[in-house]
Amino acid sequence: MTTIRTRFAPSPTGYIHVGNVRAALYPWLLARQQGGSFILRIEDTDQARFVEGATELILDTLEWLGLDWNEGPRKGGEYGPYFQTERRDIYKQWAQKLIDKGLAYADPYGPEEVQAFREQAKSEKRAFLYRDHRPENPPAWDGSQPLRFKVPEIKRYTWNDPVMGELSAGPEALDDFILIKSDGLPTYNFAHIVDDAEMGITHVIRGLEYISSIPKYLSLYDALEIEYPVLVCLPHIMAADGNKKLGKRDGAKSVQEYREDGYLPEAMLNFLASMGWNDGTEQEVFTRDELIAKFSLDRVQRSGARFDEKRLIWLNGQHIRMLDIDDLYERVADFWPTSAASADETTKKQILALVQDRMKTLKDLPILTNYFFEEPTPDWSMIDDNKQLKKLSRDEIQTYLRATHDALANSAFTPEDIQNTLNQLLETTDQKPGILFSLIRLAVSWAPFSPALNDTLAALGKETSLRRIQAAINSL
RNA sequence: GGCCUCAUCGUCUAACGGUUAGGACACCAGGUUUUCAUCCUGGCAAUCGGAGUUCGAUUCUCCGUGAGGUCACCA
Repeated sequence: MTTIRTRFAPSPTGYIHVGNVRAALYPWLLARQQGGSFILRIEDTDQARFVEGATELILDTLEWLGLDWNEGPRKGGEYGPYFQTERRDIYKQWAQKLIDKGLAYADPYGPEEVQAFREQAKSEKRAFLYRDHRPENPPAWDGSQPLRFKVPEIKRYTWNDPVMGELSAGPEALDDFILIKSDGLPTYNFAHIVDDAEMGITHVIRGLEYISSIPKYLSLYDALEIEYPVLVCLPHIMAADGNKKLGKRDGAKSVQEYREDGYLPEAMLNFLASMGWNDGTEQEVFTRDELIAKFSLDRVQRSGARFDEKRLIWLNGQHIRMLDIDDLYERVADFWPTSAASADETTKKQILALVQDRMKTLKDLPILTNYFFEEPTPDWSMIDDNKQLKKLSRDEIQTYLRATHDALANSAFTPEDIQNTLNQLLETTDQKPGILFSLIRLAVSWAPFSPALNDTLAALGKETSLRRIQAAINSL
């Protein structure tokens, strides 16, 4: 059995948005699972849509996601070059093969003429087929006109897609499409077939939008005498609203935006993988390794899936909680509040451990930890708006805070000591925890939420805790 | 319009032709002796319609309907 070779072949026309990632993820999972190779090829034959810097952005994105490739840009490999614009000679050779067999010819029409054919077909409510206008005696191809494929046999094609099942399409799907454009570069339709063959790709995995072109590819494989690879079409990811395929125009966010918003790559992968795939069990959270081990094409869904960001957020929280503290510490490096700049690593790790369970995205870090690093400003509306605390008079508040201050001043200030002290305080003040503890919590943090009170105080330290309680009293 | 594909809770999905149609997200309620979050418990909620095959269809077939894709010198 030959080892499998899969590929991802983006064109450098912009960023990778979340709708595209699965076209990289699934082939990658398959290659990793089977010990095969994952190849990255840049399809840069469209000069007009080429975007400077897009290739770098795409590569960075894939690297961040952890979708590493065995061959391609930044890596090299024995089947290169991996940029299509550097492979012109290869396409020329394959094109010549077709010309020699009489299966390719120069297109004598100009763009306007073809456009006229197209509009005519449209007005007659027919599908446009170039081969209806196939010239009888085309001129010899000199490279200045487009080179067209001459479909050798107009017939119905049937093929098997591991995801979609048995597929077929009639002659209407076949046409004399362009192989080489008048600018000398090949079209996708031609180039990807040549490249996949040259690069030994065994599984071509791409979006559903290619399904209606596959009969064309099949006819070209036949003409070129290339054995078919496994052809896989993936259902679309649809926008959260509407029924459209998720695309940049509908505001599909780039993967990098999710990165900046504090999402973990493993959560993105888990989320994207499980949109349209499940392992048949009730497992929802998968690590990267579990995904690799359990993925299979025959459990990929046939229908499109809607992008539900709520579910992504939930998964992100799940993955954040699975991280050990050192790992999480590295991930949040860019997310600390500016006030944390001068804090040392030990302190930051201690605080991070306290808030880990509360984070849904890494971006939550500042709001969760800000008051650990800078003096909060007392905001008495937080007490006045609290349904329990608003019943307390300012005198009572002062009494409670002073008692807390004095009791804490005698504590050794470990979390356990603090808890004991707080419990005693409950008795001496004869107050409910819901009131007393809430009051103390606000007095030291002035934050809408915080970790357990004893942990918060311990992390703050004795000096800071006492100072803040005193400051609260002073601001009464 | 031609060709092609798809169709289970609001969303992601599970279910050898036989299940009270299961799980998860979201939402709602309660609990975990401070808040928020986590976690736990419970609740709400679905087989697009019509025929047919069958003792029995979510499942198989056909016809509708709806949705999507495609019909480029874009990929």
